[in-house]
Amino acid sequence: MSTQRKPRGPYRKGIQRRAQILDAALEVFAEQGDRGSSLQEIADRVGLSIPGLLHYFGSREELLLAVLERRDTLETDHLTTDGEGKITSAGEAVVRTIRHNMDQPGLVKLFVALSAAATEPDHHAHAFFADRYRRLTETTKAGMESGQANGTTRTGVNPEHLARLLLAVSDGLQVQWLMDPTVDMAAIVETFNRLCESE
Amino acid sequence: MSTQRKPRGPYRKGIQRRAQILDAALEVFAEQGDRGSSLQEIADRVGLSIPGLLHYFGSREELLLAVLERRDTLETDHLTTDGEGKITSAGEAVVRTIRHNMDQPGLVKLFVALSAAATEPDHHAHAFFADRYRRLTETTKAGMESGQANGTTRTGVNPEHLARLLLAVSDGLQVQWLMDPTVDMAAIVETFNRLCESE
DNA sequence: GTCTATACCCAGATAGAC
DNA sequence: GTCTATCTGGGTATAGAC
Repeated sequence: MSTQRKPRGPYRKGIQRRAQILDAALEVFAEQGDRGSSLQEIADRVGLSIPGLLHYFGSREELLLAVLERRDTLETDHLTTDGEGKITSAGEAVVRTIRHNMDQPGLVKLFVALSAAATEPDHHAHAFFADRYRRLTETTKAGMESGQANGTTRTGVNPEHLARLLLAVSDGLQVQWLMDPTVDMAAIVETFNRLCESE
Repeated sequence: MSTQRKPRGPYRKGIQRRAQILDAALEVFAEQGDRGSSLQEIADRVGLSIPGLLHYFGSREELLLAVLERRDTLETDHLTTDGEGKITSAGEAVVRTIRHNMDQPGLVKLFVALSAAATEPDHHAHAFFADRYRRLTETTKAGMESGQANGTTRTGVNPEHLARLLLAVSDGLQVQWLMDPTVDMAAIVETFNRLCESE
């Protein structure tokens, strides 16, 4: 009765463009932050007009969320591919991540600013961050539990508390580091890890 | 209530007004956050015009900074006056503070948002927060050191690291709590304190 | 080659900063 | 009021399934 559509999916060119835009946007947002960045600049870097860019990401917000997700997956990839030694605990993973972050103050600033703003329930990134914390808490808690099971992590402590502490430590230290770059985040997290070890 | 037949002079009245404005501003900022608040609303609450208000605080920024400082001193007062038992450690002080904060989500949100924004070196609150972290780190470190000296706090760990961890935990948990109010910040800080105790 | 979803641009509308 | 940034409506060109 009605005209049937044939969704054809993006062309190869479109897929490449999308990835290209994401990379450029990640750079721009990392350099200039959320507020300091414009679609114009991102469009310029990939040689598109603004409407051309918005064809792939319906709005600026959508692009920003895609960038946040991309950064998370890049981070995860980095943890698994870049490491010669295997990660033995959640705490070690955080130390490695933080070492990596210390080379990218722009991205750290972006995340700190956004996670604070996304605290507001109707912020466009609220769902992203709420879900991110849920997910990270869950996997970190699992890591703590297995650590307790194999005797490396201190027992008799609520593993979810340990997980949330590790995440809080990581977030909180980033603020302190941004305020004063001489703060050695990695060393302090390592101290925290020692507190979590079983003696 | 108090029958003031004789005016005590503008100086005293000014001091009262100043305090009155501060209280109103604290309320407004706590309810609506930094951006959501206007000088107009604060002026209305104390029955002043905006220029009248600016007579006491030269600018909106100045007023905001005064509010932040006042909140810090109120917090400190609360720690000493409201307590039946004396505080025995920095960690306990943080637990009490956090319990108190859980009744004031607006202020917590204000602090989280501002400390993130103040990360930018030219933000008008940068100096305030940078100094605040320096000061808190110093006194918390001293608390940890005395804890180590009297045997309650685990030794063999860098006391400044412990101090920065406690501050990071407190800040980081506030974000998690704002994202998900079921997070029991106080209990988690208590878990952290156990990690810091000597066995 | 036909045909249509996709890729992209132009010229405003609109909102906000300065 | 000017400038800048996001986003929309209305179009043309092209890729790719058939």
